[in-house]
Amino acid sequence: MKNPNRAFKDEIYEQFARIGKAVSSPKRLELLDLLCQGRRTVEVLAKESGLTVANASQHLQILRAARLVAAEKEGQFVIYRLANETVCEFFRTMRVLAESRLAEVEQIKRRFLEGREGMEPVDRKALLELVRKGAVTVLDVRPVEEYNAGHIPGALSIPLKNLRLHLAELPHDQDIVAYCRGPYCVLSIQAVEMLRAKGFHAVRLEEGIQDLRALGLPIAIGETTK
Amino acid sequence: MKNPNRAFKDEIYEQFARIGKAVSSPKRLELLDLLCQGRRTVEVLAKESGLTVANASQHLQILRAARLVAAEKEGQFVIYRLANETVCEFFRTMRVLAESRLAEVEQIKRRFLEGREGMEPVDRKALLELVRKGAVTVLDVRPVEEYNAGHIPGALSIPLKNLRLHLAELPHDQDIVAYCRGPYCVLSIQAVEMLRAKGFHAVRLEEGIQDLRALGLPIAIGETTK
DNA sequence: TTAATACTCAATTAATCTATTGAATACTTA
DNA sequence: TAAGTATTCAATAGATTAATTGAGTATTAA
Repeated sequence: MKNPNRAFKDEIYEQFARIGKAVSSPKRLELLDLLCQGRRTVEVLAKESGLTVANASQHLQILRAARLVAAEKEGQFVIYRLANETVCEFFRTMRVLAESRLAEVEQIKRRFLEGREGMEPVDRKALLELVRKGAVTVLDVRPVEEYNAGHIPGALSIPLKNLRLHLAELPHDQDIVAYCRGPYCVLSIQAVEMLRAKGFHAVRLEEGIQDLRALGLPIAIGETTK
Repeated sequence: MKNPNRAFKDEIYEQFARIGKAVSSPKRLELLDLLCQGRRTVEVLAKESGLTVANASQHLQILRAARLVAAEKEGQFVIYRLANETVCEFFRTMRVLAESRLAEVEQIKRRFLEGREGMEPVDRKALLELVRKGAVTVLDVRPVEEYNAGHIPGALSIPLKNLRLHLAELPHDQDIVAYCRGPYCVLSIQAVEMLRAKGFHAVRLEEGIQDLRALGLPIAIGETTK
């Protein structure tokens, strides 16, 4: 009477653990986080996560075996993407849980921002009110493809790489709010640093698109004429 | 310029992975699932999960190190509980993700229920409508403490252990709907089997209290006079 | 056809994790 | 105070995992 029940439970939890094992490695979590922003080739994922291509490929196959991501071959490239949006939601839940339960996360963040005065993220609510009123310029510094996949309505798309060349398009008489992939992406930090050095008044929005979507805020899709 | 950013990311994802590592073992997931139902001593957790006490204790400490559970000493017992309800929600998200992405889960479930005709769970919506009308008797077969922590309004509490002694309290002229901790708990299956053998018309509700709560249904708390 | 690019595979090593055992600690009751 | 119960600790062996390396396959471009 006990045995078949135990075997059943063991098998079921074994399956659940496949998901857990997939998200038990820091590098795989970083890959998942990147894939939350959109599809990517192995090489790009490897580069962005600081892995060798072979190593990234292996991690991606583990994620695929857990059915968290899927891959399609396009020409000579293999393009990985999240299996579905639920995976993104799951990753976010896990991230929020870590932020709320593990004090170390806040510590690491603080330590990283130390010495970069005023780089603390601004208040989201007040900010989005200003955005609605058009009282600030919102700047999306992610690569263009990510902007097209979803951005804050009215935001200007200038990837960090090109920022130096497009400074003329930005106003000196208005606040500039830069955002990127989320709290652990450094693109917006670098953007704000550069803008301040050039005399702009710039602040950083910590939330990424996934966060804003989860908060129920409207997200625009596709290109926008600047 | 690249180095400090990489170190920052490595540290952050390392923290996230603490959560992932904690939920990467089948036994720890089973312990978490049990704790979603309420606080328990090490010994009870060990017994219910089929672990030795020493082993259960070690797993619990790993869960505690990841801040998913907390422990309090009461007399000679150490009582473990979830750190907060977010953990329960996280576990549920993970479970739902596994169910939706891993076909094996459904297979294992089907195989287990094979040969137990009519044990397939009944339609939740139709059922809850009947419950509201009082057209069925709802039976909670979990231990009393778990019933008190939260149950379907109007449900009768008869733990599986005592069921044989309380058969007289159940109606022969009405459907009986038994439920327990959720889809992977076998208490309600055993209850339905026993009831059918005794000539009752019994069916099983697959959802547990956590599922019903997540669906936004009302949950009653505390004892109920039968 | 050849060379280059993008990715995967297989084998190795070092590190980490799991379950087991027996002993140690802490609290309660007799 | 002694005995019993509940839990944790420490040491171990076996299993699993991660990163590395070098080779292998598939596709594209020259």
